[in-house]
Formats: sequence, C-alpha cells, structure tokens
Amino acid sequence: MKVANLIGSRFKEKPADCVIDSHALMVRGGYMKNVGNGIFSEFPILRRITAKIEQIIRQEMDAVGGQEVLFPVVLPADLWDESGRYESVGNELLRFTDRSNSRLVLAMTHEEAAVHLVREYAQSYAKYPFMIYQIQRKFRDEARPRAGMIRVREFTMKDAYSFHTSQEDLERYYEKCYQAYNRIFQRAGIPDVVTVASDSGMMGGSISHEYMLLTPVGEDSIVLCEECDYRANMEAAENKVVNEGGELQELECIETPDCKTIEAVCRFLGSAVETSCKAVVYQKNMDDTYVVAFVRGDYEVNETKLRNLVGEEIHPAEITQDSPLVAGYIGPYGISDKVEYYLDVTLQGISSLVAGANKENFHYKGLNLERDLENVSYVDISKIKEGGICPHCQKHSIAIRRGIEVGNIFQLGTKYTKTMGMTYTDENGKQQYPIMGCYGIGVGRLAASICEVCHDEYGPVWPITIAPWEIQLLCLRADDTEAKETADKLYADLQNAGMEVIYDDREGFRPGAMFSDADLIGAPIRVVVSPRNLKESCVEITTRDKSVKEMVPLENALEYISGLRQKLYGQIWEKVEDYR
RNA sequence: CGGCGUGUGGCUCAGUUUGGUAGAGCGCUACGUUCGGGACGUAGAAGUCGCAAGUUCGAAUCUUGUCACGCCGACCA
Repeated sequence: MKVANLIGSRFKEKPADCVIDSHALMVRGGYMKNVGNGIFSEFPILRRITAKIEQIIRQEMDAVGGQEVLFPVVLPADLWDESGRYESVGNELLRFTDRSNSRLVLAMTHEEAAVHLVREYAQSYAKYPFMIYQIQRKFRDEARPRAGMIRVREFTMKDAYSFHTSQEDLERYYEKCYQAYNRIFQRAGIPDVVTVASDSGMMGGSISHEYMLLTPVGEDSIVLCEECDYRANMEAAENKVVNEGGELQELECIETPDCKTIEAVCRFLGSAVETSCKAVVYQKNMDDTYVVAFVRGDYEVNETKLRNLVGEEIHPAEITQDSPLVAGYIGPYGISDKVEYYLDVTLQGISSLVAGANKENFHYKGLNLERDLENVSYVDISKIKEGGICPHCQKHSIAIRRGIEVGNIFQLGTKYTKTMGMTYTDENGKQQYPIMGCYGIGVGRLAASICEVCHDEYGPVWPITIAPWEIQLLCLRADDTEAKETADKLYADLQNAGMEVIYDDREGFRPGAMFSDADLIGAPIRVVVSPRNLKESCVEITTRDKSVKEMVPLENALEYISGLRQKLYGQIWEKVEDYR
C-alpha cells in the first residue's frame, strides 16, 4: 500500500472534542470518523488493526474448540420475551417495529440467539459440550458514549457461548477460556491486562471475571491488593473494617441546628467522622419504598452491593415533606418502621456513634447499635477505600486503580436454557437443562485501549502483531531518481518476502510531514531511503518505539529488516503463556 | 435523566458584549523557490454562520423554540 493512495486524511491539530490521547490520535491519524453520537466508521488503517485482532481471537477460540457462527443484528422481540429480557433490560436495548408493526430489537448481546440456534441440535447429552462464537456488530443505546472508540453505541464484539451438562464441566471449560483470553491479550501485545472478579449485573449467573487494562483514563475502578493476588471490581470488592471500639457513652439527644451533613455535625459536636453514622437514602423503583443505607461517616455506599442485597432496582431517593424521613437528621435509632434500613459493616464495633435523631435539628450522641437497637446485623454495602483491608491476606494493602474492561467471561448457569426451554436427554433418559458460559471481547475497544497504553506524543506505537502494517518505507525526496528507484526496489523486495509494507513515495512532501504521518500510522519498523543515506549506500532502519536506530548497508537491508521483524514477533510470543 | 458548555469552509479558531451583509492559520488546486521532524511566495477554489420562527430598513450577532455534539454526574452485558 502506498500512503499516497491510503484513504483517510491525517492532520496536525487535535480535534476539539477529543479528551483522551487515543481518541485524538486515531482521529488525527485517519483511523476513524465520527458518524453520530457513539457511532463511528473505520478507515482502512483501523480496519486492518481490528481485522488482525479478530484473527487472533478467532485462532484462540478455535483452539479451545469453538465453532464460528453468525447471528443476526436484528432479532424479533419474541425471542427476548422468552428470556424475559425484553422487559427487564433498560433503555440500552433499542426496540423498534418493522413495516408490519412486528416488534424487533437490535441485539446488544446474543444469549437468546445462541440458545435459539442450538436448541434443536443439542437434544442429546452426546452432543455436549460445545462452544459457538461470532465476531459481529452489537448496538447498545448507551446513555453516554465517550472517549472515542472506548465507549460507543455500535461496536464489534466477539461473543462466545458454551453449553455443558454439568457445572464441573463448565468450570473446566471456563478455566480454558480464561487462559485463552490471557493468550489473546498477550498476543495483542498488551501485558497490562489483569483479571478481576466482578459483579455479573444483568447477565445473571454466578462467577464472572473481567479483563481490565490498567490505565488512568479507564472508567472502572479496580481494587488490587499490593501484597497478595487479590483483585476485584469495585462493585464486587468486599469491604472489611476493624473498628477500635472506644469509650462507651450514654445515649444522649442533642440539638444540632442546621447540621445537615456529617461534616457539619462532627464539627459542631467536635467528634470524629470515623465515629459517625451516615444515612444514604434510596427508593425501590417498583413501589418507591424507602431504603436507607447506614455507613460510617467517612465511607461511601456501594450501590451495586445494596441493589443485590435489596434484590430489586433502586434509585437515589427524593425526600419530600410527607415522607417518613427527616432529611439531614436520619439515624437508625427511632427510625420509622415504614422504611427498610441496612447497617454497614463499617459501623460494627463502634462503641459510641453520632447519628441522626429522626427529628429536625437533633442528633444522637453515644449511640451503641448493639445496646440500643434490637436484632442488629451488619451487611457489606460500602465501597472499599485505598489502604483498606485485603479480604484475602488481611493486610492494609488495598490499592484502587482505573481500568478499561476489554473482555469478560461469565458462568451463566441455566438462566437462558430454562427460560427458553432448551433441554437435552441425559444418559438416564431424563430431561435436563444445559449449563451455559459466555465470553465477550470488544474488538474496537481493545484497539483503542492498546493505543491508549501504547503511544507517544506523535502517535500510536502498535505492537507488531496488530499493527496496520509491519513496515513503513519512506522515500525522502522521491524526486531524486536514485532514491526513488532504490526505494521502489526495496518496496517490491519486502513485499515479495511476505512482509506488510506501507510505502510513502509522495513527491513534494517534506521529510517532516512524512515522518509525522509515519508516526501517526505507527508501524513498528521504519525504513528511510534518502539521497543522504544513499551517499553512504545505506538505509536507515528504526523501530517506532525508538529502541532500534541503525544505518544498514543497502545490500543487507532486506535481511536486516526480516530479522528485526522476526525479533519483534519473538518479543511478543515469548510472553504468551502456553497452557495447553 | 440532571448539571455545564459548544455549534462559523475538510481541521483549529476569531468575529457575537456594542446588529451594517464573513475572516485568519492549517489543509486543498496551480505555478515557482525549497527539502532529514508538519517550509515559503504568488494566484485560486471552497462557508445554507446547526435548524426554525420572531424583532429590525438590515441578524453569525438580539429573542424564543428546536436539533446536534462534547464534558461532569447518574446508569451501564
């Protein structure tokens, strides 16, 4: 490919709406173009990258016995009625009707389609286990797309579904997929991916893992232990707190005028935030029942944990005049029996708490939950903090990092097979529901994430395994006959040797412009032919990451480049675990 | 869904306060001089000033509505 013919234009200035580096570089480099809110087209450069990522995924899925299939993007709503998700999923699912008023959805995930595809085929235990996967577009009507290709509404995803006749078999296979995913990310050239235990959200099921690429621009918080290998998604991380206890005081009701926040109350009473009880109020979506979460004053409520505990959808409450709660003065002692409340583990063991008195302008001091309340039990509904206690090794070694979720795997269980009536006949002639696993990777998000982690101020530095081209050949001064002929010949030789080359032989372009374009394209190996280099009968060979910079005699160039290419592939492959 | 902000040639932006009929740089076309990290000169093409209604002799500019996009938050297999 010649740069002169490459569709998509590169430019110097950072687009105004790009906030993170990868987005700005990919727009400036002619990788993609925004079509609408969270909707992008890919130019050839990006398409080559995503195609390579897809190929890696395909190989690794095939290696664990996956068979590639293809589901439709548009699915009849009936199918989603079967699983109950037509109703249960929120506005991310785009629902619409066709000309005959039939209800349709744009698939945002394909569990239903997967079950639909194989439920006649897999009626005997002898067909199991098996796995099907596809690499295809999904549409999710995200409330807020952002950060270029990191969070979009329409995107390419590899999604895989496995079917098993026992939980043990699912777990064995899950472990294989876990390893296959590690290989995929290692082969894509990013070592910074970690797995975290996660909350499985709307997918249902029990065990799940997210593959997180650690980067400060990530939108998920990840809890890591710096002493042991504990890692979890913020939503799933268990919070442990050991309170010192302290002096046991008498319960006392004190006037605290205009102290509606924990900080104000503690300042007014001269007490520590660590011995205060904060109330955070939610309401159930179904019937507006109030749900109050009490946590220690210096902790935050983890809404996901609370939601799982309550067992239904909740939202931050609006406290009105006639509600049974007194905004700013809510406490567990003497609270209305019309509200449901929970005490967080961060309150356990505190001898004397400051808490709201459920009365305008009054707080309690010296509240001891176990002494003053009946049937006290503590639940984990708070967010773990930096320096918190690791649930595994019990040390104060918790760190919180940001990450981008590039993949996830779930043990789904029988949620979809049961609701959709998929059964098989086992060895004993009995009908059973197959047990499912599912496994996803966002292709475009992965490409953008790699760019985010692998770039310098001039452009992306693509790992050779996913680079749009392996080699970028530049002919500075293409008007110089000798330089042009030399570069043309090298271009042909490199291609004949089976290498992927992008060739810049544009006349009238100054070297600076060519270098800048090459930086934006980000091919790992750069070869420069110029009159100046030819005076020494050499070409200049560098790597995009600047680790190699050599003047190589022309007659050795092909061999040198070929060796360098092998070396770059070797550097990636040596990090790939062979688990088989 | 809440808060904030922005819409002016392909890109970055000025012009809006104080209404007078649209500008710069980059990019693009042609010619010339240049040539190792985004050169320079000359000439040129390219804009329904997001859209609609209103006020006015006159609207990019004022008013109202609306749409789109972005950021923060909420939400998110």
